[in-house]
Amino acid sequence: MEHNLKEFFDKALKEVSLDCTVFGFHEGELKVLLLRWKGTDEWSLPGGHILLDESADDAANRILTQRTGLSDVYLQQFYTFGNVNRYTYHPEKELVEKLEITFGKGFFDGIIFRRVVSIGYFALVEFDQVQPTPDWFTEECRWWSLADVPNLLFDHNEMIDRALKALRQNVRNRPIGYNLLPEKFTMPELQRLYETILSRQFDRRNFQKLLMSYDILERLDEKRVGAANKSPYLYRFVKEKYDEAVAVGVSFSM
Amino acid sequence: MEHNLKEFFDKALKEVSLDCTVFGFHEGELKVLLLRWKGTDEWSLPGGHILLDESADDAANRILTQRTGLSDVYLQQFYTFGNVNRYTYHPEKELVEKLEITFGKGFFDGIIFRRVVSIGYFALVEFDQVQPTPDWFTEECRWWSLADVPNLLFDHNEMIDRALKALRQNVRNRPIGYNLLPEKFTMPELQRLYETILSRQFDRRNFQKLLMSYDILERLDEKRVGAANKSPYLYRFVKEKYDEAVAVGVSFSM
DNA sequence: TTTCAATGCGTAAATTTTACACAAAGAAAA
DNA sequence: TTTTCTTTGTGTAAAATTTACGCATTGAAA
Repeated sequence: MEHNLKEFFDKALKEVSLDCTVFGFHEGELKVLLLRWKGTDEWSLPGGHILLDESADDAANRILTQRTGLSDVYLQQFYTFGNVNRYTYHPEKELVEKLEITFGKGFFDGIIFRRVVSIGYFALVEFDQVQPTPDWFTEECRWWSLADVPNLLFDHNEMIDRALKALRQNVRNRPIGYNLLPEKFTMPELQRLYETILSRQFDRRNFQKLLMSYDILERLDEKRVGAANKSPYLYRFVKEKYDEAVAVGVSFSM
Repeated sequence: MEHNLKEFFDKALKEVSLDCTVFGFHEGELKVLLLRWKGTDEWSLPGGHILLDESADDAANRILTQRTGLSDVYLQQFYTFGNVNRYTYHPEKELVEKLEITFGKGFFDGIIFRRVVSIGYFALVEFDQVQPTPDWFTEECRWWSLADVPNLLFDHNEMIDRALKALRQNVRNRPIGYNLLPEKFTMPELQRLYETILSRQFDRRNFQKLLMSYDILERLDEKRVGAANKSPYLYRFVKEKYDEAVAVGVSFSM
């Protein structure tokens, strides 16, 4: 579908787009998925336009599925970016020239470099499950550690900042982990996730007590073996109770 | 400007609009500002389109000033509504006919009844300061008690629900009152405001203790006289400290 | 003058959050 | 095989926060 861009745009809203900050968790770090534009060293968030017969949420899901190969990921709208010049935050002349070499002169006029309002979503996904896939404009899609994220196109750095803020807010009001961790995980692994998101350390006894009090975790009879230490128990989220806690909300107060 | 609609629309984004849930507080009740459409009994939230050279926030401010006569009110974006059929939630045939009588047949095609994504804002204003002013489409603008709000056009009932939710969330994380109360007020009046927003009662001694702990209030040497009881002290927000508390955030934990 | 409803003020109880230590497991090193 | 080293599992006491609560005072109205 995206291979015929003109055709696609005829069926889409032109003044509205959406961008997704896709968070993954790997080796104790938060990662985001970025795309490199064809023929350039410029990176941006995955995003796209909303089809005329599609809701914004559906569009976000579609775009996310295209970029990651996953369906049914946790997606949340967090802010809509409506500044006048947000699409030309980094309007380096050379960049436009490079893009014109790849895409043809004037190609973007009226498509990319115009006034567009963008709805910001963030997504939480299981790092290992993702198949990073570039789109029509880009030739590389890969994870970046949050700390290493370069200067991005448009206002996408600001988007990540706000997404992270929203994620942190989120962690305080509902359980997290289901879409970020593998099915089975240890308590210390879950704790690392919380610590990474909130940039804080917790006492492991208090952490375990609080998390278990939510009644969303099941301790399995298995342990994780292989490390040079006492084998920790494996845990799993009880999906129904987890979903209920997401709906009702729990307060993570540490 | 709004009197020449076509001209206005040529300078505005057509696929994006914004709607404001304007909250006021009067006689112990939360109120919202609604508009009645010309020649009908149908009500909607104040809203409008974003000009091409104007940010979404600027547009919200402009629209709000037009409807209330106030500038610099507290405005916060809370959600963007992107459903496919959100503009035809109540597509009663008679309504369209009535509107066509007023505005001319087919007038709305391509302007109102098309796919539009709407950015939701809520505003907090001083009830007594507002000069409710209809816009080009409407002939009446007035306050409604939250409990009495009728079935509204489009998805505006859902918008109010979400706005209220966002407001409640807000109250938990930052001080409130500056834009909703007159300059001078009593502690019980401030407490009513909190109680009304959160639909809960608080112990007045604990409430006073907590609010004073934020260090944003100044007790004046005046008292409110006239009621059949002990005259309560008047208070005032210390603007600088209030703004700081809004920026930093305080947790209202009762 | 009395009544009545609302205000001003401080302390004790209950709950929640934080701090903290030692024994056991298991791979790796000696 | 034994020792070492890192990480895990577990419970209780102290501190901080939140909640509950009573009585004297004011001022208009009865």
